[in-house]
Amino acid sequence: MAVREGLLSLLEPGPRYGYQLKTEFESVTGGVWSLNVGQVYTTLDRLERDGLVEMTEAEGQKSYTLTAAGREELGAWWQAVPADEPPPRDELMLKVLMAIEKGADHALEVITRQRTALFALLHDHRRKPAPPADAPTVSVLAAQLVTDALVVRAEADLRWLDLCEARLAATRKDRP
Amino acid sequence: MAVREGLLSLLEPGPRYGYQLKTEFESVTGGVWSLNVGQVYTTLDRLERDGLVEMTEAEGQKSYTLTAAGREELGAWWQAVPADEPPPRDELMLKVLMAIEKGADHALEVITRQRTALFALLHDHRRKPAPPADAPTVSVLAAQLVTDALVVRAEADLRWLDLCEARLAATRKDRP
DNA sequence: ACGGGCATGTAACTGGTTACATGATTCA
DNA sequence: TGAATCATGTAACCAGTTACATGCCCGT
Repeated sequence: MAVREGLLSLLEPGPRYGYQLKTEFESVTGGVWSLNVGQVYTTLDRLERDGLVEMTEAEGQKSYTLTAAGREELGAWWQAVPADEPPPRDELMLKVLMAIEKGADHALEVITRQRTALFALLHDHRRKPAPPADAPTVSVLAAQLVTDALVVRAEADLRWLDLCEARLAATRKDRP
Repeated sequence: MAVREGLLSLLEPGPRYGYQLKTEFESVTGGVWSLNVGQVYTTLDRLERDGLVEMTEAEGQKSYTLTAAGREELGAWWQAVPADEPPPRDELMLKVLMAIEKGADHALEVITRQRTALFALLHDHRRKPAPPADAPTVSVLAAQLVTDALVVRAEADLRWLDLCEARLAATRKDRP
């Protein structure tokens, strides 16, 4: 539901046309989340189908506007907090859980490999060139924040892997 | 790609039938990731279509086995590390980025709301009853690890929200 | 004249997800 | 007998994603 809500959000200030939404979406997200133009149009069709946007055509120029229902939906989205029930299925989690089923040895192997990869990722991010200090546009800020998120997430994953190892060791002690 | 790889992984030790895979999947993931049985069969059909599993029928009992290609695919999955390029589109990130576009005030409001929700989530998890110490089955361990992941992730999100606020304040100082 | 960016779309496919139908077996 | 669980499936839909086709306009 990311593209959907993103477009809805971009339409809030006023009418936009398809191509414009693509460029705005990429600009707002710092250029790190690219969007195939085609997807904008398919998503707009679906939003229109659901009555959340309205298309008007003037002089060959199509233009999309939020409907009242669309505005309501958007408001709800702003208020909402991402649900954690059921817990989102995450690839790293799934991999470790499946590995545990195959035995502690297998699990430790997977944990080690993932940890190495995450360390490398962190290292890369720390070596990443700082954005030019003379142009702190919204786009640069966005890119920076996405990088931050990646780093913080990676650190969290590392901590979680440590926890996994600890709990595995503990259960091993319980039933040797 | 979670269910797909999950089933593949469960088929590694040997042949299984559909319903069995559902129960095993739920058991391995500590019962927190429930799976509609129907999805097992649709996924198995698609795995068969892709030549990763083979179905054999004996005395009315259908049974699925990994093919060589399936084994290869699974091996690749074990080796792989989740890609972070392009960065995964995350709801929280998207929401904050879109909010920033609408102005610092809007962004701070969103950040505050999300922070509150995350604090509440952490609080709930800390009050969660500890698993019975006398039954440390694999399933309990799995459930525990999923909870751990949720907590660690929430803490990471909180740290990221703090970073967002700090960076917003900094850019505000730059261009008042 | 031509290439590149602007602009609009469509067809096709992917995996995830649910609702529903069907029948067998088990056990109270 | 009747409810619960086991067991197998199908039809339908959803959003995400890509590849492709089309044409316009502008600057070189």
